[in-house]
Amino acid sequence: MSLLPLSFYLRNDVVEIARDLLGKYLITNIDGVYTSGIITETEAYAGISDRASHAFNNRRTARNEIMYSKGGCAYVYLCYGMHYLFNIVTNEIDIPHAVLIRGIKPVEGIEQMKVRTNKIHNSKNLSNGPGKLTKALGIDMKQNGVSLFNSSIKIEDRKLKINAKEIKVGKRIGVDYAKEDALLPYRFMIEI
DNA sequence: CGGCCGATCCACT
DNA sequence: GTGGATCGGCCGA
Repeated sequence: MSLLPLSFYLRNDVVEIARDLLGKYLITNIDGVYTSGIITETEAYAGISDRASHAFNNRRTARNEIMYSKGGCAYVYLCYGMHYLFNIVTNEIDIPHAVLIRGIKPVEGIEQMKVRTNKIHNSKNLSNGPGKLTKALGIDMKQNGVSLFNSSIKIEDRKLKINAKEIKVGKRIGVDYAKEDALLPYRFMIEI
């Protein structure tokens, strides 16, 4: 198994990390169910200077506290009162960078993902969206703050090659309130 | 303490 | 393309 090393998450450039996460495997083992998928869409949230980030202007609350911990752990929060969104915390302690995982392609445990998402029949669109993939993978607030090295969630590099030219770049979704920062090219996608 | 609204998704039209 | 679901965080009074 080739777990991504801690050094991967401690780098300064969270935008680069978001790009590099494409093609990596997100794996969960929650409630006795093993599921995995290839990361196909990410967004970078660049800390205290990024108006779209929960940690903009060094805002520090019970909700986003985990963003200020050392990279390599999960930041999960409830969005719109009904969806759990999964982020990977990056950079050193007290630097609140994070990467939102917006899409995965299911690989292992697909039948269980269908059950979790109430999609017994159409196996398509199980996990193409930040709220949907957490449901498919079984992620909820219990995983907020967990390490990606010794717990129910991990990221592996299985040496899937992603060519730079396959990567689509765009602005982030749902962050119009962030004014000029809403236009930053911090969203990355691949078609698999 | 009240009210607004969000890093979304789905069912409808 | 639009609106409803649904609730915790956040801000202002």
